[in-house]
Amino acid sequence: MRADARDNRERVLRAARAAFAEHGAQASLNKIAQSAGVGPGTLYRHFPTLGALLVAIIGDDVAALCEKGRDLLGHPSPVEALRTWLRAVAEHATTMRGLVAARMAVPPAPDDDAALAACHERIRATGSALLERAQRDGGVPGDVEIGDLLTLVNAIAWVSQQAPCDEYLLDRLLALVRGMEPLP
Amino acid sequence: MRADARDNRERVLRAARAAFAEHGAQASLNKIAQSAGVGPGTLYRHFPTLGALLVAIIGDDVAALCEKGRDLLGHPSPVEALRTWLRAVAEHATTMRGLVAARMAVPPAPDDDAALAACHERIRATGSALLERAQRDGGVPGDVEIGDLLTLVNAIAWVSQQAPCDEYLLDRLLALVRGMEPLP
DNA sequence: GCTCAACCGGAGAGGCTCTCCGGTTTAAGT
DNA sequence: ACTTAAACCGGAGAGCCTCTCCGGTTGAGC
Repeated sequence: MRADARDNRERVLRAARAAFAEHGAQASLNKIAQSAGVGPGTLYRHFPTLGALLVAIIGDDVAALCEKGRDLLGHPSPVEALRTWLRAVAEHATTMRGLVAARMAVPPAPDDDAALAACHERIRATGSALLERAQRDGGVPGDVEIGDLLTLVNAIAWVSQQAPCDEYLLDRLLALVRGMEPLP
Repeated sequence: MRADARDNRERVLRAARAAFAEHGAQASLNKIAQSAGVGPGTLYRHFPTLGALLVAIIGDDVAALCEKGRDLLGHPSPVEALRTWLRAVAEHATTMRGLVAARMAVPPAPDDDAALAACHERIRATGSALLERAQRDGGVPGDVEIGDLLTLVNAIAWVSQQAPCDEYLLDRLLALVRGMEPLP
């Protein structure tokens, strides 16, 4: 990739991060391009879809969540480890005004963005390890599926951003999930 | 209201119902007006916002849900009654490609649509009666709040519509909620 | 039948997404 | 260092969209 191209790409990413954080999915790609100092054509060449742009932004976050998950595999309480990690996933999914949660909630269709599918798979693999460990420990019912659990956590994260004034909503809703009951 | 005005209003509602069912929130109000055979101005005069249009469409459904809730207050098992009703709420919220769930998920802001707030309040009152009965019966923990429960149910309904090919997702996610465990 | 308030709908402003293509710049090869 | 071809840039513009305004029309009451 040419140096000027990489430069533009990064300027777009910076502008997009700011715009998504402020306006969520309603952010105008036009204005992102403008505030990045490039033309619309340049933006669309680098990121053909809004999804591609988002995945490029959160790629590092996904890696961080996976690493945190790996660390938690060494936690003395498997159930506590799973809970902590799901809380972190939910917390991250609330960024960008719930745009991340909306995009990550369900497995992508086969013809969808490949990078998005990769993010999904990495999160799923990490969660699967944590869940199975918690299930072997007996603290979580065996019929719980990691895909469903992640979907539910993302749904909760999404809806929490719909009522931005209620800052404890996320935790209250998570507490309504089986296996995430508040500790006595 | 003049006869022609009422006529137009109902034609718009019919067209909107069809368009929302097909395209959800991405439905074009322009095309709704066109397929109803009226101009954009007419549509916007009757329904200034997308929310107003949606509330007008689902008004009857909300009444039906409340009536079903009242009937279920006579059910022999309070817990079963609550479960059945929440399942019905979720089922209804998945209509219009999740648009209903998205609009009903969290309490409306004070400056929001008055009709929407009324819908919210009616649903909440019905659910509250069912929940308190189930809590008195001892089948549901006392710390559960009806507002949170409805928000969670709507979030589940919304996310279920994000993966339209997985028809059992709604039930699997509901089963992950405390108090909605599958019966043995 | 007359009147006038209520209503209609199209024109149009302004914004958005996304594409296309002529001009420019960079990196590689000599 | 110079040439060259491929890669890249960005603006113009087509075709959507939302929402408003206003001149012409229609229906309800007298």
